[in-house]
Amino acid sequence: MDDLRLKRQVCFALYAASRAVTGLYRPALERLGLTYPQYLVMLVLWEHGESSVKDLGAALMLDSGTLSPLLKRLETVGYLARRRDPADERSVLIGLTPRGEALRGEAATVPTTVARASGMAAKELSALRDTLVALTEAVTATAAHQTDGVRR
Amino acid sequence: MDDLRLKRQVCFALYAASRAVTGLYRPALERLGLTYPQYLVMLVLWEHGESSVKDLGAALMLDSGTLSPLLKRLETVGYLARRRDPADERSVLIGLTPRGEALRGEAATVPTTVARASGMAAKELSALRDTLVALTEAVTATAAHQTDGVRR
DNA sequence: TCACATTTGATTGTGCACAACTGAATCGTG
DNA sequence: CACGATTCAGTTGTGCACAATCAAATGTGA
Repeated sequence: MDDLRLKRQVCFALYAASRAVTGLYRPALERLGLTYPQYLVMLVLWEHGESSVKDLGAALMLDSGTLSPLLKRLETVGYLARRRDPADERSVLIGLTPRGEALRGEAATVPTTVARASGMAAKELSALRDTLVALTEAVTATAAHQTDGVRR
Repeated sequence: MDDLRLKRQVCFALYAASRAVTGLYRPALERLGLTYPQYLVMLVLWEHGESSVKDLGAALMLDSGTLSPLLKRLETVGYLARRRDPADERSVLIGLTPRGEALRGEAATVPTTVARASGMAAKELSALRDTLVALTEAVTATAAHQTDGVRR
């Protein structure tokens, strides 16, 4: 018989922690006019420059159903520009406008501000991050394997 | 200057892991006719029995804006019943129907099935859970402290 | 080359999250 | 008791997530 007590569930701990930490970002990001997923998109673009919707989706594990309207909103407020890839007309390239690029400076202090508010040491946080990345990789590998198994 | 690289962000690791693990639950929960947040509500009710919306919200860190429509859906499919608290007419008590209670047996194998699919050892998972709980507590304490500070 | 499969991004529909607000019930203080 | 403040659940509006589907562009093999 399995243990169904809420406090024993790793899944709930993850779900609760993710929402709590996102909430910690909210006030800082509100000042930048960004939601949390929008901020993640900006992180990718600041780091890698112009990217296809596909590449953004791969980096953030999001599909076009989530990204398309999100990118449209960021385009409307003037942080992004989109253009077709001349080499492959199926692909759409998302780039930063000057305003979007300029936002990077304002965002620079966000991570350490939040990290400090988290009440955990930097070493502890990076250990946690590594564990979470390993978990995510294990889980996505399992999920991919399962769907493969079903299909074959 | 802060590090804005995506892979360095604990927040993204949390966000990605939470969604990946939720996705691992999805096929199992689909067989029970539950979404992941609906499953969490059922966990609380199986463990504590009839509870007010307020108590469900406290346990899951969700407000009535999320819970009200979710509970209405679970009531519609016949897992829950709601009644006013005779001792306090503001409060609504959510209880399990026989069908909702019976679902517990079918859900019993879900956690270990998912844990196995996660590819992590039980000891590692419980250590991760404890770290996440500590992080959530630290973050919510900070958030509460901040809003207190603003109000005063 | 041509028929067919695959890739890419967009759209539609459902169900959370969360802020802001509403109305009813209850509480607290004078 | 009275009455303003608070609590509680619900509603509205916005923005994700994600499944399912679509159309256009591209790839592939006979």
